[in-house]
Amino acid sequence: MEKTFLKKIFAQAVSNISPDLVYYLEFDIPKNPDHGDLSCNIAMRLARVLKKSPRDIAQDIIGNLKYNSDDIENIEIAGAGFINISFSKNFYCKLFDTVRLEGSRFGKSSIGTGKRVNVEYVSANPTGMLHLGHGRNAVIGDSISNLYDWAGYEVTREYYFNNAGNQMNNLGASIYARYMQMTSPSFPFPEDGYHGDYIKLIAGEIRQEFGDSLESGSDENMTRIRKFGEKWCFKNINATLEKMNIYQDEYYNEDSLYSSGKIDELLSGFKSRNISYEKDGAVWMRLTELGLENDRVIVKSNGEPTYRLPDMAYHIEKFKRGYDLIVDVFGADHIATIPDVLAAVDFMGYDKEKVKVLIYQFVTLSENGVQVKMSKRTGKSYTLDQLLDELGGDVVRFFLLNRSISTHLEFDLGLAKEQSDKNPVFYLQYAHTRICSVIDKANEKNISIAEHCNYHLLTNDKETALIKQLLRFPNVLSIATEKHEPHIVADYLRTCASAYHKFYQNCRILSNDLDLTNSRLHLANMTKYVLSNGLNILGINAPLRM
RNA sequence: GCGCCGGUAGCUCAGCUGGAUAGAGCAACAGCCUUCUAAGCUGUAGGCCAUAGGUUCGAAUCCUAUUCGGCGUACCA
Repeated sequence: MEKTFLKKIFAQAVSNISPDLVYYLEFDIPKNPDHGDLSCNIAMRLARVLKKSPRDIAQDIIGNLKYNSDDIENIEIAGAGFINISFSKNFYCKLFDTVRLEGSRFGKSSIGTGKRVNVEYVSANPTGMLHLGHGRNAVIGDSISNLYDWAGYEVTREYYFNNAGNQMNNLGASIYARYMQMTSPSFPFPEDGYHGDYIKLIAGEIRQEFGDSLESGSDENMTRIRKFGEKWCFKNINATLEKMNIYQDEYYNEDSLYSSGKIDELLSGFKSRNISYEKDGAVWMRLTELGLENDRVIVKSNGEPTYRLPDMAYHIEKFKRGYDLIVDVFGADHIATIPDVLAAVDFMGYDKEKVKVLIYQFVTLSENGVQVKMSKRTGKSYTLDQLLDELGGDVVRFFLLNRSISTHLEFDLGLAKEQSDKNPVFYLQYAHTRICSVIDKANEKNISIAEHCNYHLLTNDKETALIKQLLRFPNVLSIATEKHEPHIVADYLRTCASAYHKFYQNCRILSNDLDLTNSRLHLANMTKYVLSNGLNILGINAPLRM
């Protein structure tokens, strides 16, 4: 906001020196507050081009600047040739006053208006319970969807799953084995079966509902068991997601790609264009011709496609459904498939630049510095569901979102369990609560927030600092969206909450000075919007009371 | 071997489209509650940004090499 304001003024001055140098114009927020509100390094960047000393160039530029001294308090040359700009408190108050009118819509943008984005996340097959890694996937996908929503896009939140094939048979066989073991304990368990305790739960429920009537293991019975298991798992997965406030729009079944003939269609397309060939009884794709390292099998010699083929068909389907942007949220273990899919998409004539694949790194769980095993075999294992029951959705979501997606995430169970000031989630929520509380108090005293705001009264350092933070919000959202990094929002909210707490500490909001009270209420109210909007994007509740 | 991600305070991590004295949370230490929620605020301490070279006026940030850790590298998904 302030940047665009400055850019106009500076562009004028720089183009007076030479029009084609405006390109070099950039503003940064200096780390050190002594260096002003914004700082410009153009003089140093131009030193070589103009063959003059940076400080001379800076002097030149400043000489050409035309600005209102009510807005800009000070412009000075510092260090090697930085131009540091300090705005007046009044300037910030004025900006605040315009932004204040946006109210709860503050932060929304329209850059995505008319564009459709598909965000695919979770996408766990119905063969088990979600674990913490799925949780990371889910909250990243959900928050990124929210960010796109705020940027004005029409968002489809999609879940891709496969309820056919080997792993489902395996699920059925595993449940059947546990079911049988209930009456004949020595019944063999499939070698690569699913070992989790939930299989026993499912088997128990089946025995309760069907008694021993499924023991024959006939095809019909196995289907019934498998379907029961699938339903059970999906119900479970959705219940878990619900605890994190995640609701998706589309459930896309991989199997439908087969039944609708999409797979065959793609396959014959590949064949007719000679990008695939047969070798050793399998169908290979000439990925080396598309610039990749190796050719890959797309149909195994037993006639079953590998995972690559439906992945390709699925992405092409997404294109055909008319999305302007296709976002996939994948764990680091799925990285291998991406180049293949993109190559196929590209080969089939679609713009692969529209596909953004977000790879998040793994999650580990630790308590007091000791890693907690999440494997299904050990006694102490955590499913996402258990974690949610123990910690609540807000805490789990915050911890999973508070890290950059490209970095390995260590989930500190000890800190997460902490229901006190140590837990960083509560810091944000508490700031929101405090604001609500003050506004309630004001209402009790029959002070309601007036339409008009005497913004020029907000000149305490803590007030200005808070205003500056609030003004950053739209920009923070756009950066977070662009980089696909929800943690940027979480980070920002912390500094924002901190600015509010400091303001609260130093400035009494409710006083006998009605004008000042009103102005401060406006500031508090705006902070409330920013906090609740930001928390909302992260899928975390903004409580009225704690 | 090759590919991707990472190595920053005691711990967990920001900062990485190059900028001025490297930040936060937790842990440690010292303060602040007759006044709007102390789940808050204020202060102290803590660092050869994995290592070595290079590019530059300037490098945690870019390049090269080395090293350590995670994940891949299937006719598993």
